[in-house]
Amino acid sequence: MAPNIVEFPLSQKRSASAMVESPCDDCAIREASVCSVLKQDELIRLRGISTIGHLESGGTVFHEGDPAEHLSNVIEGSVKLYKLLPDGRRQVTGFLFPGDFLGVALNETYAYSAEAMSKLRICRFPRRRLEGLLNELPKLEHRLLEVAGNEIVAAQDQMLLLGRKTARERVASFLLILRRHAEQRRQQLNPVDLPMSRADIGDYLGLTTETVSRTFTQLRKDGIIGLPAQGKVDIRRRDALENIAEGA
Amino acid sequence: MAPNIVEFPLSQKRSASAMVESPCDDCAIREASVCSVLKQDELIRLRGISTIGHLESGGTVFHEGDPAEHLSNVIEGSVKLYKLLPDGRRQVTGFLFPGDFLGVALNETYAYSAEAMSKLRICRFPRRRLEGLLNELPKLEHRLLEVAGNEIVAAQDQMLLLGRKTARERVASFLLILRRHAEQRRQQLNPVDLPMSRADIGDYLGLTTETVSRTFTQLRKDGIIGLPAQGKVDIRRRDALENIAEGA
DNA sequence: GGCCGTCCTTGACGTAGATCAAGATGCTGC
DNA sequence: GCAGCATCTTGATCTACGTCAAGGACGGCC
Repeated sequence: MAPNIVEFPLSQKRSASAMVESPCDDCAIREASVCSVLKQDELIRLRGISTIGHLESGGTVFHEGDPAEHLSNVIEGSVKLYKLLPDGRRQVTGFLFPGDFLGVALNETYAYSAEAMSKLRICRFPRRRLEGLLNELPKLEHRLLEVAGNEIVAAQDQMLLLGRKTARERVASFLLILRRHAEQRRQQLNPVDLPMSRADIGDYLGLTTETVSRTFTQLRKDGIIGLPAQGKVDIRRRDALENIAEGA
Repeated sequence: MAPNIVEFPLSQKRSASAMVESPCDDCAIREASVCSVLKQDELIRLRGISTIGHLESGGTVFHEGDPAEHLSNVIEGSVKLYKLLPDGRRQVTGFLFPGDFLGVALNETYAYSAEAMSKLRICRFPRRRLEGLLNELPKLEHRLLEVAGNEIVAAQDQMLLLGRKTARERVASFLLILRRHAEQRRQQLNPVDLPMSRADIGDYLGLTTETVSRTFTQLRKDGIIGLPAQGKVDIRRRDALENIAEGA
């Protein structure tokens, strides 16, 4: 059984001055995250309110409905976000990877649950203190608005997918999203990494595990993708995927 | 045939000083819109870059893919936002009403089309100039981040609806959304106004016109709603709707 | 290196909602 | 008041995907 309780041993003290070395200096995702817009002195201020959190795979970062106390940057590992209906039906609303920001929608409570899909390391900011800092770091606020805008655009694409695309179109779209993300992160493109289960993919695409599986094999038989190993997809004919994804 | 070309006779000159009376003073939606966070002198600066646009019902404000030149506040009338697949399948991603902000997702091109559902009046801001102003009006930027956050939360609810809810649950959720909006706008609650066609509702909920219609009649026969007239829905048993919407 | 649990795949069948096809209703303009 | 067109409703049928049910394959652990 996966641990359901958040455990965050702090690897860093609250007071910035108590730290010998800045954890930001060798932060692998500094340039890929919202932090990239800050200058050294601004970064120090942000660092002043940050703590590092660790979580095992399967652990829950927070639950839908919990008071929203922290926003975070994903440093290492990946996260799935989801909403549940009372009877257990689940909709995955997104997957996060290193450099992604968790919690742009600053509300009093979390609107979704967040669960680690692998060993996870995040950089956490108390919401109220970050909100205060935003007044003094307009560049950060500007960047967050940009991030929020991107998230809205992605959400609208997802609505089109969920409301109007067929299973085959959904899976094709999903593979292309993954590929695009891998590209942005300068990860290997072929085969592309697929760190989530068929069930997670299904809950993201509004399909069942079985339909996802069937659609993968169908695409494989059509020579469009290869399935070399668990958690890997080889994109053989990207053009074909693009066509399918757009319903052409 | 509805006009497909945007026509924006300016009712106001570019130069703010040229205006005798401030159009903001008697703006009906000032307190309900993003402008509410601004003080008088700040409002004057924002007004300096704004123009008023008019559009007939059915007119297109902009098309998906057009260069994003303006953001707007809806002053009067209502708007539907939608995305199309090449073969004509349509997903309505949202409906806007007076006081709503059009275009938080500040990108180079519009990610969706916007069409007037009734005679429309909007207050438009050139994107680049607004972006420039944001540096000087941090309160406005803060407010936009808030608006964007709300939009993300709503989008995630919609993903749950589109990915996992049944037709009956979708329609019930939709009616409750409408009711909530009417409440916020202090409009009449019973019967609630339904300014969009069955086809628009279907494209918003990922259903066909026929299924929407059938579901409405089913809810009526169950005594949960009444359909007193075209474009009106009487919510008879709100609790029942809430239960259905949550899948209980 | 073999055992066990989880995840994935495949098959047979069922069903919610789509599609196709008429009507009914209601608004618009004369 | 009525012709004409939109929109909405209702019915009959079809189908993509879900559900239920077995296997099969991987990978983690001793």
